[in-house]
Amino acid sequence: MRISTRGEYGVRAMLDLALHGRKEPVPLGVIAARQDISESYLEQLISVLRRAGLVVSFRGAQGGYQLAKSAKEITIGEILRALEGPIAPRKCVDEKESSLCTQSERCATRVLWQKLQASIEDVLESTTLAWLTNEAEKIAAAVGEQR
Amino acid sequence: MRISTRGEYGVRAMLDLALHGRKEPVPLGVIAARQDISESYLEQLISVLRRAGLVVSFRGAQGGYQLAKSAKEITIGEILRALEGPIAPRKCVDEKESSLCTQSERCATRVLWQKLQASIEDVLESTTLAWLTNEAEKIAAAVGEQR
DNA sequence: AGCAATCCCGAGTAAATTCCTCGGAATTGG
DNA sequence: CCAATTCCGAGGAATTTACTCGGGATTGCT
Repeated sequence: MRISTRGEYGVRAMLDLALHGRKEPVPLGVIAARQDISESYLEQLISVLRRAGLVVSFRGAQGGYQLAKSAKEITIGEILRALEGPIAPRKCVDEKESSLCTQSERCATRVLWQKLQASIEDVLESTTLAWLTNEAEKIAAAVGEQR
Repeated sequence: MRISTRGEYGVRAMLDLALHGRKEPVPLGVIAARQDISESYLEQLISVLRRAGLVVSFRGAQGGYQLAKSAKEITIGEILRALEGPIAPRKCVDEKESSLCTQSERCATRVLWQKLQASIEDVLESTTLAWLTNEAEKIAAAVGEQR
């Protein structure tokens, strides 16, 4: 029940863009450095995000990346689905893979996985990048106060 | 966001015991055959479940396995935790691994993972093996009717 | 007592997946 | 034109997953 670094890095990169890419595009190297992620690895991930329509890129000098839509229109679910594939705890509850159950007992566990999937999707689809941005700003403000 | 075959097999084995092991212990070979799982692999998994106190074993001829407590006292969460380790979408929200966040942005994603974890745990801890057994029986009954 | 059924244990291994690197081509602002 | 930057695909190291195997320890049954 783990999400991989692909998902983690992707979410962090998107958060970085939400926080720092409002005016000008942010080059990959800057995101990678700020988030402490290998640049060449992140490159792969962000290109997936681009093909999924979540970020837009600007090539050439002064280029970089920006969010493709406003942070409140991007859900965490979209990001994770793009990078990690369908949010299904087991293949058998993934739409594309639905091979029928041969046995009632196996079918029952399928109902279990569907229940779990529904709950995960509920959180992931209802949580937006804007919410995450807001959390980050709250934390940053609290840290500032403390000093 | 997948659970592995360890978890799937473990849950199916427990369900098998709940359904077929009420009177006499069920030998490993029978579970493995009925659930279509490699016997030597399942052996490893069930020994983990035994050490976790979820099943009891009887050695020697006529031996086998039974649930260690009633199905309604066993949660799916317990089974999965035994076999797959802590239910934490990322290491950083696992109690034992709590290395502090160095950066507010990373901290914010942590809040996200905690939110997700809470929702997963909620489902897994509130769903018992008895519920699953009941699902299996409902499905079996429906199939019977159909004929 | 002896045998067959069964659990118990640990080492080893093949395959899959994850994480990451690298080299070079294409684009574009200054 | 050049430096900054994205774009792309091949490949490889490390880790995890899924599974096999051999042999020892128990125990009910006859």
